[in-house]
Amino acid sequence: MEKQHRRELTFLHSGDFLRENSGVPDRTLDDSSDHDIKEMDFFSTQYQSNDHQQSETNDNNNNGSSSLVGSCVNIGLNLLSSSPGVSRATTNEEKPNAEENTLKIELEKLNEENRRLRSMLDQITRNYNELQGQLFMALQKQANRNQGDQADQNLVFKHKDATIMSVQQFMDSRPSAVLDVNEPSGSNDKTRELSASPENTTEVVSKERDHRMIQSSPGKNVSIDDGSDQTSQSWGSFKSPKLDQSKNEDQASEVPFRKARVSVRARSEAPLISDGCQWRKYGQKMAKGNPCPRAYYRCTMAVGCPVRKQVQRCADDKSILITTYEGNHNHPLPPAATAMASTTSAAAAMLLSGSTKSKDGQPASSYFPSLPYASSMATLSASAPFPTITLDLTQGPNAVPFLRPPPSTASFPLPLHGYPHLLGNPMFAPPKLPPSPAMQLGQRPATMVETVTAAIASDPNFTAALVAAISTIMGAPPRNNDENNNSSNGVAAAPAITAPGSPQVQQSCSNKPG
DNA sequence: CGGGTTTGACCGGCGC
DNA sequence: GCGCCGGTCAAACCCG
Repeated sequence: MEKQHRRELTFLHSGDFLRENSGVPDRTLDDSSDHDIKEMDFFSTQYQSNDHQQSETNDNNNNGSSSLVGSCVNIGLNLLSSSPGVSRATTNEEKPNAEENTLKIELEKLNEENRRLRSMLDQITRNYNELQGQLFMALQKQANRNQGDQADQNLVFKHKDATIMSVQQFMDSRPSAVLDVNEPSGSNDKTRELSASPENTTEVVSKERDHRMIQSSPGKNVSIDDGSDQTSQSWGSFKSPKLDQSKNEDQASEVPFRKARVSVRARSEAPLISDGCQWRKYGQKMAKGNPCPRAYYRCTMAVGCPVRKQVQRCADDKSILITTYEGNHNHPLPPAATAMASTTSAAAAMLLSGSTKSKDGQPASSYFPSLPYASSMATLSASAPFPTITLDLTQGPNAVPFLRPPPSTASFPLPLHGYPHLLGNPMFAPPKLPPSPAMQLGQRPATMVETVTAAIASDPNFTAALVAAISTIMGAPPRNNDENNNSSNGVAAAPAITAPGSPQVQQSCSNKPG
């Protein structure tokens, strides 16, 4: 990027130089510009040095020391302005034309450069995705090996499929319909369809699949019929299902997916982060040790959707908003909701695959010990009796991404601002993407490379979460009271920060949970 | 009037 | 058994 910037500067210098040699016919100027571009493309370093020399020389001699500049350009100019008297003797009427032409040439150069950079970016993105997929497969093999002797085979498959889905959700720009936070889809078995969410066609099946996974797991069967039943089981107001829930927790080692939480830390002055879903606040409590109240939301996009989230400001830094997600949606998600869904899904899948063995409030495992910055320690605190993974999006542009001490929970500090190229990923850059402050933050080229490398080397889920989080940040307008705007702007991966007191639910939500 | 939020009450888990 | 605490409920209230 820096190089590009310098190149652009060089272009401008070149234009100045051309202006110095104004009075050149248009066609020949275009030709020279073409040469110029080629020179810029393949010998930029040399060109820069030449440019430097040129500027120095221009200080001494404004006539343009053409011989010092790239031979291609200078030769052409010299040849074309072989009659120096012509260019020098141009009238005042001709000079504006020449400048105009020069500007056109510059514009063309810049356009050409932009095209070239864009193609480079596409290439990088393709390579990135390719590498991501390969790494994902390798990690999955490793995970299967590591867990094979300990974990239930179903869990392995669950995680595998979950991560696959998570990655696929990103590989495909299509909106994903299922937030597999706790229950990543397990198999392709679609024999049992959910009756509770008729609007859904295929995605809901994953929930059902998981339910059968649970039932098929050794131990007690959990009476789960459909999504709404699961809702009542895990979240519903019925008391008897809560007993089932506790039973599930008793066998959490066998059914760990049901209780994973994904906590997203993000800096936001807004009271909550809009993730594209519709939430209804159903409670608020003052949590101990935190002066800021904790708000409880449940998803209202579909009847019986079990997904809930807690929103609370960090006690230490009140500018940090902590959003904790639980459950998985049993309904299709709007494009705007897929980002966070994929993020939480990937994070939960990663957490669960590596932390399902710890139940004692002890750091579950270093799932990725080679990651210095992403300590994936899943702790089971008293306040959070479930494995909780934290996606830390609070890394500022000036923060040192990898020096952050590992928090107590599984945490993935996401140096969002080091991924400007990802912002241009067609998967996550919808056409109507509004300009965002986050776009201005990605100006750390060196860190970007390191970060991307580390991210790729770490885990595809991490990268998936990262990308989704980036999209989340970048698509966040300062105020967004209109859910329609949020969901219809096509910002598939760009949930917005909502304004205070503005319920994200402005769309008519007739499906109010009982 | 429908849908949301607010807020006090209630419930269950957990530690002492 | 008791109290604390997190989570949830539901009536009251607010708003468009």
